[in-house]
Amino acid sequence: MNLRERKKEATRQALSRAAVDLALEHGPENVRVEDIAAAAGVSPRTYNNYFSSREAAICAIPVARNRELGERLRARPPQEPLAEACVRAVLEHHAEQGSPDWRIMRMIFCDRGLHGEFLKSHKAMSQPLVEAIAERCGLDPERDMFPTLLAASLGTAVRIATQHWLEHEQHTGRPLLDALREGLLHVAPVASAHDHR
Amino acid sequence: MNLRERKKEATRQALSRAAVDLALEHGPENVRVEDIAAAAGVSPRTYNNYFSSREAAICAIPVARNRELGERLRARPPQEPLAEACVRAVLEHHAEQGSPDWRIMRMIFCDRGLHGEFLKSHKAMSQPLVEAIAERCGLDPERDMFPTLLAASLGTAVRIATQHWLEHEQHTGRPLLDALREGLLHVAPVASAHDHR
DNA sequence: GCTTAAAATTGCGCGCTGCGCAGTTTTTCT
DNA sequence: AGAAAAACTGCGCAGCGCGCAATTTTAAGC
Repeated sequence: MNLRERKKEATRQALSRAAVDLALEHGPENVRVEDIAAAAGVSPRTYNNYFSSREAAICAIPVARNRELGERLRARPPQEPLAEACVRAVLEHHAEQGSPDWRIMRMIFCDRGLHGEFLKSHKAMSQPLVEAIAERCGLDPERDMFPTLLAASLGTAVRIATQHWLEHEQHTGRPLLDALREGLLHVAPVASAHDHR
Repeated sequence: MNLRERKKEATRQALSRAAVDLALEHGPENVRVEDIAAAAGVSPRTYNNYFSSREAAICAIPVARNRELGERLRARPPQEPLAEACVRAVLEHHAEQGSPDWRIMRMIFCDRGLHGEFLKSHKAMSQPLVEAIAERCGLDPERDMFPTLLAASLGTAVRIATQHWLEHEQHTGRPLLDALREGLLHVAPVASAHDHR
């Protein structure tokens, strides 16, 4: 990796980190591009060379995390049924996320603008998982919609479970992971269709 | 309904209609709120009393359409299995949409900003369907995430199938409804879980 | 019908955003 | 070292979202 590319990635990280920190501290609405750029040590103009909107910088971190899901599915034993492999991969992924990540997700889910930006990146976010599913099933995602649909369904389960937990279950003391498991088990049958084992 | 409320609804309709027409004609990026307001015979300031963003006005029409899905599910015979009722309700709904509606959906799916706004309204869009599902199953959506999750899964199936069709199948001559049916059948098993018949 | 309160529309103004452009600085390649 | 490529920056502009206060339209009471 070039020095140029490393630097580019570094400023990208610095920008999204700064954006997240400032948003967590002052609330997403009270953060201007100028502040983020200053905190990351670059000019406001440079900020817009990396992110086209204020929300995009904040969402960049969780989006990047979700792009690790493909690797996690590939790490599951090959003889494991597809549905089980998917559920475990997603659950493991979220179990290993620290509390700072959850604070970010909470903020994103509670702010309408951030939530929209997060959903907007769904495609880029799930692409690695789509490819991992396709490979495991021996399918071509361009010919068969199944891998894309399964990945999207898993994402939907996580999203709805998280939302439901935030709005109705959080105060009951039930762990978020329980809600996630419930949601994932509901959509698991989608995977069973192409599971010829 | 008051005269006041009727007038309010009329301008709302006029605004979203004008927004859609202008966007279809000149492309979503080449429409300013000033133009929309002028086309609807209202001041630009009034526009922002109804819609908080340019995209919201365009998406208002399909969002309103999707809010009819609840009614359509209720219209299904009660003895019909939940999964089948859901699939048929959604398929009927889309089968009856005219080509102008599909032009709108196509535009929304192709424009990143519009697509984001559309996803952002998912909650408001699926709420009636959530309630219809909950009623049919005798569940409370605030206690059980299943109705919300099923409604979201159906929405995901429609979204992915449409996207897949637009990007990979459109040119093959396969009807969109076929792709929709395929997607819906994939997620139908989600419904079977709570189908005690 | 006339008056009064409530609600909707409008014009004005402000801060912020996203981006094109052109000039400067930094990195890469030979 | 020197030239080419890429990234950063300052400037400026058009557009947006919205608060505020004034005006017009609608609903309600007598």
